Amino acid sequence: MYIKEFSARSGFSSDTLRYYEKIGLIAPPMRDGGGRRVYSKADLTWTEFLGRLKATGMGISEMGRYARLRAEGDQTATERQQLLKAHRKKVRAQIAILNENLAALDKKIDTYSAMIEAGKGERNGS
Amino acid sequence: MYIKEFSARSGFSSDTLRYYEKIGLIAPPMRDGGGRRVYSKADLTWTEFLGRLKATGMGISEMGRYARLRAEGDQTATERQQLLKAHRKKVRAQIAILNENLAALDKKIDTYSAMIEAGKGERNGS
DNA sequence: GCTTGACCTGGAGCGCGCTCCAGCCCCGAG
DNA sequence: CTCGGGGCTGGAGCGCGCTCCAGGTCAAGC
Repeated sequence: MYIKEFSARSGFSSDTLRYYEKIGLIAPPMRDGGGRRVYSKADLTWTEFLGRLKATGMGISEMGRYARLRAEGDQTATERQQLLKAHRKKVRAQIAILNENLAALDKKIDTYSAMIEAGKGERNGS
Repeated sequence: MYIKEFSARSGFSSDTLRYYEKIGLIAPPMRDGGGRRVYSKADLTWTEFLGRLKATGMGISEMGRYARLRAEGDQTATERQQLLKAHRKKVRAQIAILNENLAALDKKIDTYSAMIEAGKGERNGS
């Protein structure tokens, strides 16, 4: 598939896909006779995984490191796994922080409910 | 307290505090005789809340909107509550996404465990 | 009185992650 | 054969959220 379809399927813009290729996150795909990029299903699988890493807050440089290890082949499996384990730890921490702050947010919202309730009918100064 | 202590207590750098003040996230604090900022406990409470909004991914412009409503007084309580409810929704969605991707990450890590296990002992080509 | 160091202001600069653009090529439809 | 649309490259630009800096004031300790 050409870049437009790949963009739609992967959720990354065409510009972003070319950018990711330029910085080494995505391996250069095949080209057709006219020099246009032709992406494979495997490219899609990889890009979807990249999307997960991105969605969980991994930065581009770390994704690049993972991509480089991946390109080196099976002997880097352990290292890649460790990278993912470290990342997982960060994601768990991030979820914990969000949950804490969500609880505080809930409380704050409740406080507003009380305020709003108390404020009703102050118009008639009874 | 002066800015250095406030920085330590709030978790924001002095530069960031001055920046937040400049863009209206934090109300200008008192000044001492020499023109130095003197922060109060109330400033700390507010700044901590800002920190929660930030930690849950709220952007500066939306925090600014909340801060402006807050400055307008009690009659904006409903609007502020709605803003927080909308934000809470986003935070919940964000947590859901993280949990999904965390599960995928777990699977991937397991896949590596299997790969690594299978790869062991290939040295002796049996 | 002098030094030291925290603090002040306004404004420039930066790192990240794209996003946009000019100027070009190529292909397929009509 | 022309036209339109998608794709290409290299490089500039951007929005966000700070971060840093020069050049100055002020206050407390020696």
